[in-house]
Amino acid sequence: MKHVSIHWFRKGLRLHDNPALLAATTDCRKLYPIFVLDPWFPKNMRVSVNRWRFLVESLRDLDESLQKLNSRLFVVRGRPTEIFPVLFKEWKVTRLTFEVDTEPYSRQRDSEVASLAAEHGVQVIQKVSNTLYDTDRVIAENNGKVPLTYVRLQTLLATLGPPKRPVPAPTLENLKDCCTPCKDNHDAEYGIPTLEELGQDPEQAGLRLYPGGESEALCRLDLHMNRTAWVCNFQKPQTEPNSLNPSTTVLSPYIKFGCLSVRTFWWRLAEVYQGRKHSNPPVSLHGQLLWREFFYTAGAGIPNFNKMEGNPVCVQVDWDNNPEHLRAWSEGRTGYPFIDAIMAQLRTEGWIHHLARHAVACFLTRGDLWISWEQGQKVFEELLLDADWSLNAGNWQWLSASAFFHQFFRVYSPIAFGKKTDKSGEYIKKYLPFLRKFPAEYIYEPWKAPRSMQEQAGCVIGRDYPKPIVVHEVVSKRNVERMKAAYARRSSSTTAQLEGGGGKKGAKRRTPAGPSVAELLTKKPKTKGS
DNA sequence: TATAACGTTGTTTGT
DNA sequence: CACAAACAACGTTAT
Repeated sequence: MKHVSIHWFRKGLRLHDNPALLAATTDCRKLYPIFVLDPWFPKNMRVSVNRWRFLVESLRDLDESLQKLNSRLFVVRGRPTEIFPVLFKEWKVTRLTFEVDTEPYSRQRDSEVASLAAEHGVQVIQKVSNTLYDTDRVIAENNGKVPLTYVRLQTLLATLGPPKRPVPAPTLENLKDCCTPCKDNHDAEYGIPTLEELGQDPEQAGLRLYPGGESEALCRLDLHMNRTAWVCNFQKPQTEPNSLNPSTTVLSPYIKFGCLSVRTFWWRLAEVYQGRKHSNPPVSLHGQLLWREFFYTAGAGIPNFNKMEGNPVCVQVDWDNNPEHLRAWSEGRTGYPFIDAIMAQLRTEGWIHHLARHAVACFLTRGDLWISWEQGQKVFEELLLDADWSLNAGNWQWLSASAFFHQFFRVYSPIAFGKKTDKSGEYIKKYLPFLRKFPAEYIYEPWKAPRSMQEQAGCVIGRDYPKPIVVHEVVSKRNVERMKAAYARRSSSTTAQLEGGGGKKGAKRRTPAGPSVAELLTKKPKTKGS
């Protein structure tokens, strides 16, 4: 008895290395590849028109690729829990396949759908292919604890061996006994949405620098993998955050949507490395994929990972509530050209270099504005093409020195950092063209230019471009002290625990309902006698 | 148990 | 220009 299969695309918008899709096609007489437009998403999170466009393009590419296999993509509108029972009955479905997704929202959704499937007698097949390894397996290998350092993760992965090889894309041969029943009005009922349908104004979209889709992803991958020497020498910290063209691959949006499989990427890199001297993790391209794995594992295993409160690995900090500063930062009006240029690139193009993210994240949080990393996380989540839940939360905690990274006295200078790789400020001039007439000497700090020069440049600071909203030299020093205090509160409360009470007075207050959780995750709570 | 070494990607000053 | 030291100093982990 052959199956009627639904393959449910969510992330993993690709045909290559898609084990769940392959599982759907085996012993299959009818195949329904679907994508669910879940109204929860537009209601609960802001998504830039640029990212909507990327999604639409990815779906279009997927549909075109499926058509070459005599199939089609069905875009179904509705909440998964509501539409699946309908589809199960209407199509007489016997099997549902999808890729494992470790995000909390997805887990909840998928377990609900899985029980609905069980009620309808539908077999469910879930496959791991969004990460290099099964995150649960990695955590199990670490005795049920989430690895909190990169080195620790590397050790664990070494014992597990290399990631699985990618599986081939389905072929016409795979599908020869299997059809996708399409009605004449397929596009009217199940067509790819337009931006208008998604409530977006296409006019608002920026330049189409990174078109979505698997075809584009594989093309881009080939392009970079052919640069053998560049791949072998790649060291992330040495790449430039403010080059006029990206100094890295910009494969991240494709990986986020699953247009490119990380396993395919990993093994292609292994081929390039083969027999050649090459860089290594954490700085190599392999290393970058392991960073993704690191944060995915953390996101899968740590409760409340995208929040400070209730997050056992996150330092509790008394961040300021300053909506004006937050808005100035997110709209690129801080008065620091390097910061504002980065935010302008983010808003218009949807991608900024990793180190540029460092600079603006440090500025928003521990460096200058002392605003919660959760606020920055929200802005990135809206604007980044590659916004990925675990990576976004993990990196914001890293940069704000809330978790994983603790050397909070290392503060990025909004003036000096960019100068290292772009002395004359070409990057600033590109994204803040109204500053283009300032000489290199003043481009990173135009408020220091004499008034006459500002007038000559056609941009008077305080009138045409804001004065700095904070004085970096002053606030960064004060913030290091505030960070020190936050860490001291944390360690004194843990010391108090280990000492069995006592501790330093006044310090214990800070911890509402359970610093002990942090203990459990970070340290082994020593069963101490006496 | 104390101590040293280490940590993808700091800045400034001095040689 | 490249590189090193001083700055002030965190948590985690190995010894």
